[in-house]
Amino acid sequence: MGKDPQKPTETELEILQVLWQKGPSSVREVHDALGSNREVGYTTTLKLMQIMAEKGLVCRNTDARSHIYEAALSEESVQQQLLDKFVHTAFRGSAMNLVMQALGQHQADAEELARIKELIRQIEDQQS
Amino acid sequence: MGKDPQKPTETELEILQVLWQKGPSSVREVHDALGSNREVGYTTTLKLMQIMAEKGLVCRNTDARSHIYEAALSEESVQQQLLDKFVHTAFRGSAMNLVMQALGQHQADAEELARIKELIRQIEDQQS
DNA sequence: TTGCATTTACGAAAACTTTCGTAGATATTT
DNA sequence: AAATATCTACGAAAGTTTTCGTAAATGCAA
Repeated sequence: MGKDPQKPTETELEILQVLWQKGPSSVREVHDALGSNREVGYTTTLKLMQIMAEKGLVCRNTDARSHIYEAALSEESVQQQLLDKFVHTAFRGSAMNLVMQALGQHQADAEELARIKELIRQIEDQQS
Repeated sequence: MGKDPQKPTETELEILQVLWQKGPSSVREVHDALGSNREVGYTTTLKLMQIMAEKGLVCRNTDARSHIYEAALSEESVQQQLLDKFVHTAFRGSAMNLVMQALGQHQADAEELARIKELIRQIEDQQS
């Protein structure tokens, strides 16, 4: 049988991001939104989204002539899925190494640091 | 022209991890090390590593009959490169969102949390 | 109505990645 | 030396992802 929730490919992820950002959209809207990043024909975007519908990555409403697509999964759940895999393949399973490296390069501002510290506090509370 | 430093594919990354872990190695050693994870023929691993040499992902010493391969880039630099891309494609560029999710799921132990707090302290010091 | 634009559906080409079979060279064993 | 094993090189098959051309349907405008 197929895999669990079907991991989106690179390109599919770009489309999902548009859908998460703008909500339910037509192929035309998604294609225009991608516009600057990727220079491909309209039917390419269409085909991609049709495949995504088959895979269950998106749902679509075909009532109107112009079908309306919507992400089938929340952004968070997909991020979590990709993160799990990424930690495993790129950081040998060490989420902490990833966190350290991400923190190190990104130069978080004070407010972001505060949120992280708060999160750490919560984790510590749970553990004690 | 080619791309920047050539992003390794999924499979290439597995090979690089062996090289990082065990240091300079022959194809045979890498192939055996992969062994349990991926069940493929010897020549498959060989071919992959030859391609990686062409791409500049690995260097090789061909003095002996059995060539010795070595990762061309440090693990950290490749992780950084992949992380940059991953943050962009999966987290819309927000490294902090990634950090939060990674922290949230992974259940760090006390020592890891301590190291992160220390890192945060350093960043805060720099900023003030 | 006729012609033009937009859309979906479909299939296949192109590009990229992974896999392996085979041949030839070099070493090892008997 | 002869047989056997191991290694590289090479090319091509198989698998996956991305791209697009073309046709048919639908809507819109002249």
